[in-house]
Amino acid sequence: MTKTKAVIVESPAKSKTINKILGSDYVVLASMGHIIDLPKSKMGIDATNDFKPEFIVIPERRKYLAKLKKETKNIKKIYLAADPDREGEAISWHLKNAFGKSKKIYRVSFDEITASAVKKAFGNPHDIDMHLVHAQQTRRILDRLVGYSLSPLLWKKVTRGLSAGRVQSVAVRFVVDKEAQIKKFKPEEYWGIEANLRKNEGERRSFMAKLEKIDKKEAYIKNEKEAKKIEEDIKRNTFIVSKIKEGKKMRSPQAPFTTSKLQQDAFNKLHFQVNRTMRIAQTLYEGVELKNKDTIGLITYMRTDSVRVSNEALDAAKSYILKKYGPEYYPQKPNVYKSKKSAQEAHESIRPTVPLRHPDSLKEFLAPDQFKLYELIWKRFISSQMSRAAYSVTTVEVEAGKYLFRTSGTKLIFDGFTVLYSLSNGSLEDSERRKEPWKVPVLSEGEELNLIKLFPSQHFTKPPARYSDATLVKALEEAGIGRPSTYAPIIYTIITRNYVKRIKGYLYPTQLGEVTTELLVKHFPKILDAGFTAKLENELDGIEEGAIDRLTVLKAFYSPFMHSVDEAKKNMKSIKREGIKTDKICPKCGKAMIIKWGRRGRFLSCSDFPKCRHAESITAGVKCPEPSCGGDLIERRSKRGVFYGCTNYPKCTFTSRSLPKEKIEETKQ
DNA sequence: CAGTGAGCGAGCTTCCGCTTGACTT
Repeated sequence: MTKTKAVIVESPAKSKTINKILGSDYVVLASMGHIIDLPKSKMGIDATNDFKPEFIVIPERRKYLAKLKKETKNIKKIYLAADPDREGEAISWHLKNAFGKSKKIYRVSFDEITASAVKKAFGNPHDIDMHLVHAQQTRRILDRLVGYSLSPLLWKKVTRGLSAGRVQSVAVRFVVDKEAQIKKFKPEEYWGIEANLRKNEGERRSFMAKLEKIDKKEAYIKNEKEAKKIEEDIKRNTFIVSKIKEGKKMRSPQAPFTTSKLQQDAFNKLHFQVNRTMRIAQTLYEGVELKNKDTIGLITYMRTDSVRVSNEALDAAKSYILKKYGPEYYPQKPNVYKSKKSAQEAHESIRPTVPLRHPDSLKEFLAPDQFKLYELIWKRFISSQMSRAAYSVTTVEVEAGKYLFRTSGTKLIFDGFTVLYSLSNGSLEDSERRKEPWKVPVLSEGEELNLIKLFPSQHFTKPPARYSDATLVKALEEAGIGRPSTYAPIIYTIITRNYVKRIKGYLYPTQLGEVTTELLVKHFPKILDAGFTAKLENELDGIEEGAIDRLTVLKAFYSPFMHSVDEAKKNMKSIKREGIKTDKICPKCGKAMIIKWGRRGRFLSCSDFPKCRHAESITAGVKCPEPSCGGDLIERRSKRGVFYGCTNYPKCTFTSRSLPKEKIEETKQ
């Protein structure tokens, strides 16, 4: 049968479904993302000629483009169905140019792959929206200018092979700044006092209440001496119930997953790192072979910033909830969630493709990791359409002279969506509270209570927590930095560039990360600011709406930026020459030793280089475990990555992938 | 799994955002 129309989408996983919807008259092909880009080997932007970009076919995509042309050789009508966002519009435009004038080209856009949406889109083909294309080009050009100007600067000033960019440099800065906060942090002592109280003399049951206020002011106790004094003073008073407040609290379910929320929840609940989550999600999206040997996509697209859900899926969730849990578990009307402002909404939220497909029914076809992730996605989606949970909250205030104590208890009245999906991990909130009965006895205002004992306790304020993969993604997303398709690669980049190190799941800046961030912040404060991307996004929105011209944005950025680049070339401190000072003395000439970065990482160099050529490796602070060796371990870098060797090499050839002992601080390179 | 840097100077490193490959035994 001869096909008369061709459709091009971005991802091959979609093409099958779309072909089913459109019928045998269509051939559906995939572009595999962008096919045209700036050349890798040079800047490729002519700033003197309205920032004209030099576009080339991406070398790895030549094969695909050739295939697209071959398969559409005898077809006149081509429908470009890339994703309905900025990048998708650019892909469509590139494809259109690649095909030339011999074809009839139509742009169709749909944001869900259902028969009705696809058919509707094909009923309304339109032209390519050049405003969107220009917005994409502006972003692309600006990112190239920043990345390909700052990176060579670092090669000159620090060491070869480094990189910098609008996104990665801010991500590194987040980690560096967090570490600075932690270093600066001084734990402060404070004390709390709890009273163990009971209703009547002889009553077995007692309860705890916490000292909240002294003389109507927030109780703040600095040290043990003060605590003891207050403790003595409290004892002189009688305890009287002064206020009882009964209230009701509702907890709403959470929206179905976006990429970043999936990465965070999978990290918290399943302890998956973001790249593991994405790899597994990809397999669920591409499909798994079921009993009838049909390969079926189990979840919707996993790279999305939208919480939108198709009506079909909403209906399916509704019927499942009504049947399985009953009408009280379904709200008056469907729960509706709002995507964040910056969302591009090209895809739906991440949800099961068929909500009625219960995780248990798939267990035998899925690998354990796949099952866990599918179950998480399925539960999150179904619960997002369920009723709220209801709690009764009772707060009791007890006065002892000028001292005010408070206690409160929460009792679950209606579990609602929590029957399926537990909220925060490790929190007492839901599942735990349910097991614990209400501890405070029935009391009335004005009632006198017996004090059994006062419990003073010492506490210290805690430093902020370091980022994990998941919390860094969260911070980036909240700042509008990066996209669903780049969150996992960003983390990979800053770790493989040796700016950041992951130790037991938490991210530490390396000295290289700290040094480069300091240089960049000093000379490019605007670009290293999280607000830079937010401002850029606003301007890109303006271009998309046709309110601003792309040249206005690029010109306004370019000359001050190039001025900063020139200034930095002249004035930025050269770590390559000056290194970082240490208090070590060169054993050969007695001058100071400094830290420098070479192609194999950090090392100690004499500050009098090249006059004195003495150099040393930096030890990891751990002795070589080889018996009667006595050497120290050194972190080394090979083509295969980081490993630990011995200072006595080549005499001692001990190597290890990781340190035998945990020496976190000393091994930060 | 392995010896670093300055300078001479050829040729190389680098960005962000779309998307999934698979040269072999």
